[in-house]
Amino acid sequence: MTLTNNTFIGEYAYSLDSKGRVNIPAKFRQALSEDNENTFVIARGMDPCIWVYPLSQWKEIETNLRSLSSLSKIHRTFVRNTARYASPSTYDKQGRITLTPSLIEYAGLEKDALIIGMVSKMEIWNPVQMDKTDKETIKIDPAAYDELAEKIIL
Amino acid sequence: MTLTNNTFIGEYAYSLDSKGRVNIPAKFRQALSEDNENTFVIARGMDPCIWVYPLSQWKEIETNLRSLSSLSKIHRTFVRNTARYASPSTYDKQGRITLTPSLIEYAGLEKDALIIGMVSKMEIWNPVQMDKTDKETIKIDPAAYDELAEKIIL
DNA sequence: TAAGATTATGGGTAGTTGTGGGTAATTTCC
DNA sequence: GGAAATTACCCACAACTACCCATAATCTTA
Repeated sequence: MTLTNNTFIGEYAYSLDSKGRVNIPAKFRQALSEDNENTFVIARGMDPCIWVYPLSQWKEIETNLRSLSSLSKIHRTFVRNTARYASPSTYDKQGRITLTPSLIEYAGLEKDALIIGMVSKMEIWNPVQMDKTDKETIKIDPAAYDELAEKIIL
Repeated sequence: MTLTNNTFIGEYAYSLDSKGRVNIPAKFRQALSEDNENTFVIARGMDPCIWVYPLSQWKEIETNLRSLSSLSKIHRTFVRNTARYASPSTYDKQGRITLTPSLIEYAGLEKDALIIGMVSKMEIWNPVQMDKTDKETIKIDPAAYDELAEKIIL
Protein backbone atom coordinates (compact mmCIF):
# COMPACT_ATOMS: atom_id res chain seq x y z
CA MET A 1 0.00 0.00 0.00
CA THR A 2 1.41 3.37 -1.00
CA LEU A 3 0.57 6.24 1.26
CA THR A 4 -0.55 9.67 0.23
CA ASN A 5 2.36 11.77 -1.07
CA ASN A 6 4.45 13.41 1.64
CA THR A 7 2.19 12.19 4.42
CA PHE A 8 3.69 10.42 7.41
CA ILE A 9 1.86 8.49 10.12
CA GLY A 10 2.84 5.78 12.57
CA GLU A 11 5.64 5.18 15.04
CA TYR A 12 8.90 3.32 14.48
CA ALA A 13 11.71 2.29 16.83
CA TYR A 14 15.13 2.42 15.17
CA SER A 15 18.68 2.82 16.28
CA LEU A 16 21.27 5.50 15.76
CA ASP A 17 24.61 4.05 14.62
CA SER A 18 28.12 5.18 15.45
CA LYS A 19 28.17 7.41 12.38
CA GLY A 20 25.08 9.33 13.38
CA ARG A 21 22.80 7.66 10.87
CA VAL A 22 19.14 6.66 11.37
CA ASN A 23 16.89 4.72 9.09
CA ILE A 24 13.91 6.44 7.54
CA PRO A 25 10.98 4.00 7.68
CA ALA A 26 10.46 2.37 4.28
CA LYS A 27 6.85 3.57 4.22
CA PHE A 28 7.98 7.15 4.65
CA ARG A 29 10.52 6.87 1.86
CA GLN A 30 7.84 5.50 -0.42
CA ALA A 31 5.54 8.36 0.54
CA LEU A 32 8.16 10.98 -0.38
CA SER A 33 7.33 12.43 -3.79
CA GLU A 34 9.87 12.33 -6.64
CA ASP A 35 10.58 16.08 -6.69
CA ASN A 36 12.21 15.81 -3.26
CA GLU A 37 15.11 13.87 -4.78
CA ASN A 38 15.37 11.55 -1.75
CA THR A 39 16.13 14.52 0.44
CA PHE A 40 14.79 15.69 3.78
CA VAL A 41 15.64 18.78 5.83
CA ILE A 42 16.37 18.21 9.50
CA ALA A 43 15.86 21.00 12.01
CA ARG A 44 15.31 21.75 15.68
CA GLY A 45 11.84 20.90 16.86
CA MET A 46 9.86 23.08 19.26
CA ASP A 47 9.95 20.09 21.61
CA PRO A 48 13.27 18.40 22.44
CA CYS A 49 13.32 16.38 19.22
CA ILE A 50 14.43 16.64 15.61
CA TRP A 51 11.96 17.69 12.94
CA VAL A 52 12.36 16.09 9.53
CA TYR A 53 10.69 17.79 6.56
CA PRO A 54 10.44 16.69 2.95
CA LEU A 55 12.66 19.13 1.00
CA SER A 56 9.66 20.59 -0.86
CA GLN A 57 7.85 21.27 2.40
CA TRP A 58 10.91 23.00 3.80
CA LYS A 59 11.10 25.26 0.76
CA GLU A 60 7.61 26.49 1.56
CA ILE A 61 8.72 27.26 5.08
CA GLU A 62 11.65 29.25 3.69
CA THR A 63 9.22 31.27 1.61
CA ASN A 64 7.18 32.02 4.70
CA LEU A 65 10.27 33.00 6.67
CA ARG A 66 11.25 35.45 3.94
CA SER A 67 8.00 37.30 4.47
CA LEU A 68 8.78 38.04 8.11
CA SER A 69 10.09 41.54 8.79
CA SER A 70 13.58 41.95 10.23
CA LEU A 71 12.37 45.06 12.00
CA SER A 72 10.59 42.96 14.57
CA LYS A 73 12.81 41.45 17.23
CA ILE A 74 10.60 38.42 17.71
CA HIS A 75 10.61 37.82 13.96
CA ARG A 76 14.38 38.03 13.79
CA THR A 77 14.73 35.61 16.68
CA PHE A 78 12.25 33.22 15.17
CA VAL A 79 13.93 33.21 11.76
CA ARG A 80 17.35 32.78 13.32
CA ASN A 81 16.31 29.88 15.55
CA THR A 82 14.57 28.14 12.70
CA ALA A 83 17.22 28.53 10.01
CA ARG A 84 20.30 28.19 12.15
CA TYR A 85 20.25 24.47 12.82
CA ALA A 86 18.53 23.31 9.65
CA SER A 87 20.39 21.06 7.25
CA PRO A 88 19.45 19.03 4.16
CA SER A 89 20.13 15.30 4.25
CA THR A 90 19.75 12.80 1.41
CA TYR A 91 19.15 9.19 2.36
CA ASP A 92 21.66 6.55 1.24
CA LYS A 93 21.07 3.28 -0.61
CA GLN A 94 19.98 1.64 2.65
CA GLY A 95 17.50 4.41 3.39
CA ARG A 96 19.39 6.23 6.15
CA ILE A 97 19.95 9.93 6.72
CA THR A 98 22.89 11.36 8.64
CA LEU A 99 22.08 13.66 11.55
CA THR A 100 24.27 16.56 12.62
CA PRO A 101 26.08 16.35 15.99
CA SER A 102 24.36 19.57 17.03
CA LEU A 103 20.87 18.14 16.46
CA ILE A 104 21.79 14.80 18.06
CA GLU A 105 22.81 16.71 21.15
CA TYR A 106 19.73 18.93 21.10
CA ALA A 107 17.39 15.91 20.99
CA GLY A 108 19.52 14.05 23.54
CA LEU A 109 19.78 11.06 21.22
CA GLU A 110 21.83 8.04 22.18
CA LYS A 111 21.41 4.51 20.88
CA ASP A 112 17.62 4.40 20.43
CA ALA A 113 15.65 6.66 18.14
CA LEU A 114 11.87 6.86 17.97
CA ILE A 115 10.51 8.11 14.66
CA ILE A 116 7.00 9.52 14.76
CA GLY A 117 4.86 10.45 11.76
CA MET A 118 3.38 13.93 12.20
CA VAL A 119 1.41 13.98 8.93
CA SER A 120 3.33 16.74 7.11
CA LYS A 121 6.69 15.99 8.75
CA MET A 122 8.26 13.51 11.12
CA GLU A 123 9.92 13.72 14.52
CA ILE A 124 12.95 11.88 15.91
CA TRP A 125 12.94 11.42 19.68
CA ASN A 126 14.99 9.79 22.38
CA PRO A 127 12.35 7.32 23.67
CA VAL A 128 13.12 8.28 27.26
CA GLN A 129 12.48 11.94 26.50
CA MET A 130 9.28 11.05 24.64
CA ASP A 131 7.99 9.18 27.70
CA LYS A 132 8.75 12.17 29.88
CA THR A 133 6.96 14.54 27.51
CA ASP A 134 4.01 12.15 27.30
CA LYS A 135 3.55 12.31 31.05
CA GLU A 136 3.58 16.10 31.01
CA THR A 137 0.81 16.02 28.42
CA ILE A 138 -1.62 15.25 31.21
CA LYS A 139 -1.22 18.85 32.31
CA ILE A 140 -2.77 20.06 29.06
CA ASP A 141 -6.18 21.67 29.39
CA PRO A 142 -8.65 18.80 28.78
CA ALA A 143 -11.42 21.11 27.60
CA ALA A 144 -9.24 22.63 24.90
CA TYR A 145 -8.06 19.17 23.89
CA ASP A 146 -11.60 17.81 23.62
CA GLU A 147 -12.61 20.79 21.55
CA LEU A 148 -9.84 19.97 19.08
CA ALA A 149 -10.84 16.32 18.99
CA GLU A 150 -14.40 17.23 18.16
CA LYS A 151 -13.27 19.33 15.21
CA ILE A 152 -10.70 16.91 13.82
CA ILE A 153 -11.71 13.34 14.55
CA LEU A 154 -14.56 11.74 12.66
CA MET B 1 -27.59 -7.68 0.08
CA THR B 2 -24.95 -4.99 -0.33
CA LEU B 3 -24.80 -2.33 2.32
CA THR B 4 -24.54 1.39 1.76
CA ASN B 5 -20.98 2.39 0.80
CA ASN B 6 -18.57 2.69 3.71
CA THR B 7 -21.25 1.97 6.29
CA PHE B 8 -20.65 -0.70 8.90
CA ILE B 9 -23.20 -2.24 11.28
CA GLY B 10 -23.37 -5.48 13.22
CA GLU B 11 -21.08 -7.49 15.44
CA TYR B 12 -18.69 -10.30 14.51
CA ALA B 13 -16.53 -12.66 16.56
CA TYR B 14 -13.19 -13.51 14.95
CA SER B 15 -9.80 -14.65 16.08
CA LEU B 16 -6.40 -13.02 16.02
CA ASP B 17 -3.71 -15.33 14.62
CA SER B 18 -0.07 -15.66 15.62
CA LYS B 19 0.96 -13.09 13.02
CA GLY B 20 -1.37 -10.41 14.35
CA ARG B 21 -3.95 -10.74 11.59
CA VAL B 22 -7.74 -10.46 11.93
CA ASN B 23 -10.41 -11.03 9.38
CA ILE B 24 -12.53 -8.14 8.22
CA PRO B 25 -16.14 -9.34 7.96
CA ALA B 26 -17.01 -10.04 4.35
CA LYS B 27 -19.97 -7.66 4.54
CA PHE B 28 -17.69 -4.85 5.59
CA ARG B 29 -15.27 -5.55 2.76
CA GLN B 30 -18.13 -5.47 0.32
CA ALA B 31 -19.33 -2.19 1.79
CA LEU B 32 -15.91 -0.56 1.30
CA SER B 33 -16.01 1.62 -1.82
CA GLU B 34 -13.54 1.06 -4.67
CA ASP B 35 -11.54 4.25 -4.10
CA ASN B 36 -10.27 2.87 -0.79
CA GLU B 37 -8.13 0.31 -2.63
CA ASN B 38 -8.94 -2.43 -0.11
CA THR B 39 -7.27 -0.38 2.59
CA PHE B 40 -8.25 0.61 6.10
CA VAL B 41 -6.41 2.77 8.63
CA ILE B 42 -6.16 1.40 12.15
CA ALA B 43 -5.73 3.76 15.10
CA ARG B 44 -6.13 4.06 18.85
CA GLY B 45 -9.75 4.37 19.91
CA MET B 46 -10.93 6.72 22.67
CA ASP B 47 -11.98 3.54 24.50
CA PRO B 48 -9.53 0.64 24.95
CA CYS B 49 -10.11 -0.70 21.45
CA ILE B 50 -8.82 -0.27 17.92
CA TRP B 51 -10.59 2.05 15.50
CA VAL B 52 -10.65 0.99 11.87
CA TYR B 53 -11.39 3.67 9.27
CA PRO B 54 -11.85 3.33 5.53
CA LEU B 55 -8.80 4.97 3.96
CA SER B 56 -10.88 7.76 2.42
CA GLN B 57 -12.36 8.60 5.82
CA TRP B 58 -8.90 8.76 7.38
CA LYS B 59 -7.66 11.07 4.66
CA GLU B 60 -10.24 13.62 5.78
CA ILE B 61 -8.81 13.43 9.28
CA GLU B 62 -5.33 13.96 7.85
CA THR B 63 -6.53 17.05 6.03
CA ASN B 64 -7.90 18.41 9.29
CA LEU B 65 -4.64 17.63 11.08
CA ARG B 66 -2.66 19.49 8.43
CA SER B 67 -4.52 22.67 9.27
CA LEU B 68 -3.07 22.70 12.79
CA SER B 69 0.06 24.75 13.50
CA SER B 70 3.13 23.25 15.14
CA LEU B 71 3.75 26.57 16.92
CA SER B 72 0.97 25.67 19.35
CA LYS B 73 1.90 23.09 21.95
CA ILE B 74 -1.57 21.68 22.25
CA HIS B 75 -1.84 21.34 18.49
CA ARG B 76 1.48 19.52 18.30
CA THR B 77 0.44 17.17 21.05
CA PHE B 78 -2.87 16.48 19.39
CA VAL B 79 -1.35 15.72 16.00
CA ARG B 80 1.25 13.47 17.60
CA ASN B 81 -1.23 11.51 19.67
CA THR B 82 -3.51 11.02 16.70
CA ALA B 83 -0.97 10.18 14.00
CA ARG B 84 1.47 8.25 16.12
CA TYR B 85 -0.47 5.03 16.49
CA ALA B 86 -2.20 5.13 13.12
CA SER B 87 -1.22 2.77 10.35
CA PRO B 88 -2.66 1.89 6.94
CA SER B 89 -3.44 -1.78 6.39
CA THR B 90 -4.57 -3.38 3.15
CA TYR B 91 -6.45 -6.64 3.50
CA ASP B 92 -4.89 -9.72 1.89
CA LYS B 93 -6.43 -12.23 -0.52
CA GLN B 94 -8.16 -13.90 2.44
CA GLY B 95 -9.63 -10.62 3.67
CA ARG B 96 -7.39 -10.07 6.71
CA ILE B 97 -5.62 -6.96 7.92
CA THR B 98 -2.46 -7.02 10.03
CA LEU B 99 -2.58 -5.14 13.32
CA THR B 100 0.46 -3.45 14.85
CA PRO B 101 1.91 -4.88 18.09
CA SER B 102 1.41 -1.47 19.70
CA LEU B 103 -2.34 -1.43 18.97
CA ILE B 104 -2.77 -5.08 19.94
CA GLU B 105 -1.29 -4.20 23.30
CA TYR B 106 -3.35 -1.04 23.68
CA ALA B 107 -6.61 -2.92 23.07
CA GLY B 108 -5.46 -5.84 25.22
CA LEU B 109 -6.18 -8.29 22.40
CA GLU B 110 -5.38 -11.97 22.80
CA LYS B 111 -6.93 -14.84 20.90
CA ASP B 112 -10.48 -13.49 20.46
CA ALA B 113 -11.41 -10.32 18.64
CA LEU B 114 -14.84 -8.73 18.54
CA ILE B 115 -15.50 -6.53 15.54
CA ILE B 116 -18.25 -3.98 15.93
CA GLY B 117 -19.77 -1.84 13.18
CA MET B 118 -19.86 1.82 14.23
CA VAL B 119 -21.54 3.12 11.08
CA SER B 120 -18.68 5.25 9.68
CA LYS B 121 -15.90 3.08 11.13
CA MET B 122 -15.48 -0.16 13.05
CA GLU B 123 -14.03 -1.13 16.39
CA ILE B 124 -11.96 -4.15 17.40
CA TRP B 125 -12.31 -5.21 21.03
CA ASN B 126 -11.12 -7.88 23.37
CA PRO B 127 -14.55 -9.42 24.26
CA VAL B 128 -13.64 -9.40 27.97
CA GLN B 129 -12.86 -5.69 27.87
CA MET B 130 -16.09 -5.05 25.95
CA ASP B 131 -18.13 -6.77 28.69
CA LYS B 132 -16.44 -4.66 31.32
CA THR B 133 -17.11 -1.46 29.42
CA ASP B 134 -20.72 -2.51 28.84
CA LYS B 135 -21.33 -2.77 32.56
CA GLU B 136 -19.90 0.69 33.16
CA THR B 137 -22.18 2.10 30.50
CA ILE B 138 -25.12 1.68 32.85
CA LYS B 139 -23.61 4.44 34.92
CA ILE B 140 -24.06 6.98 32.12
CA ASP B 141 -26.10 9.96 33.17
CA PRO B 142 -29.70 9.59 31.90
CA ALA B 143 -29.86 13.36 31.50
CA ALA B 144 -27.09 13.13 28.91
CA TYR B 145 -29.22 10.67 26.94
CA ASP B 146 -32.14 13.05 27.10
CA GLU B 147 -29.98 15.78 25.70
CA LEU B 148 -28.96 13.48 22.84
CA ALA B 149 -32.61 12.77 22.14
CA GLU B 150 -32.97 16.30 20.85
CA LYS B 151 -30.34 15.68 18.21
CA ILE B 152 -31.10 12.13 17.12
CA ILE B 153 -34.40 10.44 16.40
CA LEU B 154 -34.56 6.71 16.90
C1' DT C 1 -30.74 -31.76 -0.19
C1' DA C 2 -26.67 -31.77 -2.74
C1' DA C 3 -23.19 -29.32 -5.33
C1' DG C 4 -20.78 -25.24 -5.77
C1' DA C 5 -19.23 -20.98 -4.03
C1' DT C 6 -17.71 -18.26 -0.31
C1' DT C 7 -15.57 -17.53 4.08
C1' DA C 8 -12.48 -18.15 8.15
C1' DT C 9 -8.00 -19.82 9.68
C1' DG C 10 -3.37 -21.84 9.41
C1' DG C 11 1.15 -21.98 7.62
C1' DG C 12 5.25 -21.69 3.93
C1' DT C 13 8.37 -18.79 1.08
C1' DA C 14 10.55 -15.21 -1.47
C1' DG C 15 11.49 -10.56 -1.39
C1' DT C 16 12.10 -6.46 1.42
C1' DT C 17 13.91 -3.93 5.30
C1' DG C 18 17.01 -2.65 9.18
C1' DT C 19 21.72 -2.74 10.85
C1' DG C 20 26.67 -3.17 10.94
C1' DG C 21 30.83 -2.36 8.95
C1' DG C 22 34.41 -1.50 4.95
C1' DT C 23 36.57 1.43 1.40
C1' DA C 24 37.27 5.20 -1.61
C1' DA C 25 36.61 10.07 -2.28
C1' DT C 26 36.44 14.55 -0.31
C1' DT C 27 37.36 18.06 2.90
C1' DT C 28 39.94 20.23 6.63
C1' DC C 29 43.87 21.91 8.82
C1' DC C 30 48.58 22.71 9.79
C1' DG D 1 50.90 20.28 -0.34
C1' DG D 2 50.26 16.37 2.42
C1' DA D 3 48.44 14.01 6.55
C1' DA D 4 44.38 13.37 9.25
C1' DA D 5 39.70 13.41 9.67
C1' DT D 6 35.34 13.36 7.77
C1' DT D 7 31.93 12.13 4.49
C1' DA D 8 29.70 9.50 0.78
C1' DC D 9 29.07 5.18 -1.27
C1' DC D 10 29.09 0.09 -1.30
C1' DC D 11 28.47 -4.76 0.30
C1' DA D 12 26.72 -8.39 3.48
C1' DC D 13 23.64 -10.62 6.61
C1' DA D 14 19.75 -11.40 9.76
C1' DA D 15 15.05 -10.49 10.74
C1' DC D 16 10.81 -9.53 9.23
C1' DT D 17 6.75 -8.89 6.24
C1' DA D 18 3.80 -9.35 2.25
C1' DC D 19 2.19 -12.57 -0.67
C1' DC D 20 0.84 -17.18 -1.87
C1' DC D 21 -1.39 -21.72 -1.29
C1' DA D 22 -4.11 -25.23 1.44
C1' DT D 23 -8.00 -26.76 4.10
C1' DA D 24 -12.12 -26.88 6.77
C1' DA D 25 -16.37 -24.77 7.85
C1' DT D 26 -20.26 -22.18 6.33
C1' DC D 27 -23.48 -20.27 3.21
C1' DT D 28 -26.01 -20.09 -1.38
C1' DT D 29 -28.68 -21.78 -4.91
C1' DA D 30 -30.86 -24.82 -7.95
